[in-house]
Amino acid sequence: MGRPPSSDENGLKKGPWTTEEDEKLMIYIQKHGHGSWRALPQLAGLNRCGKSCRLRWTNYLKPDIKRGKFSQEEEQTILQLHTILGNKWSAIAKHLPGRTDNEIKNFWNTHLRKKLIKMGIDPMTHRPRTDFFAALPQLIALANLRQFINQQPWDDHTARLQAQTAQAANLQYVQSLLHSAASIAASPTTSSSLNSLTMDLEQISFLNPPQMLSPSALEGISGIDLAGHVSQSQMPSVTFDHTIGNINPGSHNNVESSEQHCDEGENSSKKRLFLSENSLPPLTDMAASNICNTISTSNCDGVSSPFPSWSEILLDEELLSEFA
DNA sequence: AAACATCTCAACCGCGGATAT
DNA sequence: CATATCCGCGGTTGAGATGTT
Repeated sequence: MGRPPSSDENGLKKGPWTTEEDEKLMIYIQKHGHGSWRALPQLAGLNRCGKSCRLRWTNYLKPDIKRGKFSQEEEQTILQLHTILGNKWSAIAKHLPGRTDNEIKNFWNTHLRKKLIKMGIDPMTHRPRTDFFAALPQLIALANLRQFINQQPWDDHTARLQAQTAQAANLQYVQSLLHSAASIAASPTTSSSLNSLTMDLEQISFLNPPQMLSPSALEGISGIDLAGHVSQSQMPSVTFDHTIGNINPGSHNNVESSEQHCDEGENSSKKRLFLSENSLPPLTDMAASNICNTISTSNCDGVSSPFPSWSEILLDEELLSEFA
């Protein structure tokens, strides 16, 4: 039953196309149209499968294909359409004359996705990221900054100012996480609980101005457990894990420096499994143990770190850009 | 200059829906 | 209706290009 079996495709050529093959395909399609892709290779005198011919034509040889860099307008269009359509590259391509789905897909994966991640935006949801990894580069920079400050011979007044600034920025960071989470949370009940949580945090900050907002301070606040997770059903993870902080303080590199610190001795391909922008963890709850495993196993067994805990690190955009 | 790491993108693979028999 | 193939799509790969040490 069904269609007659297709001819044997064994021995068909794969890999990059030669100029001769391109010419054969071009000439045939311009003369006859592509018709059945399955039958085309034989008719055109090509030792390729139909699929390969179709791909070569649609992604490279088609005369109306626009090549070269994507314009700012095209970039915006892709971003907007991706918000609506997701990874429906062919659907997105229909709105960008001359661009193929493959080209758009590649552009997304190599440029736009990374750009969004650097901006702290989750490329899949197009919303601000609220997980630990989104803030990691900033946190590392701030750890360096903090160590630098600690090494300076400050007077008492400067030290007080430092503590207050740290407190304020720390609060600002926590609040930004919570507001991001609130914007994501769909249900009114979740939003209201977030609001009350934010208010709780504000009260703490005013009652204890010179102190850092420590995990123990968070303990007992509605919705946050001892491990530092916002207890949740549908809320994104907001983690204040105080067991993490063993980042190499001498490093002025980005995420990858800590990555190398984590798994010395591993080969490079394995390293790329960690923290690379292509393998970021999901936005859903990030278990503290996973973070420990990724960043540093040494801190998970209770060994105290000489460096600041994440919950103590402050965050300020201007400072970040200077010290990153 | 060499070695190594990272990036880019053309091409491949596998899956699922559409279609032919 | 069942089965086999075609076609298009999205994810992934890997060779070459480029950048960094």
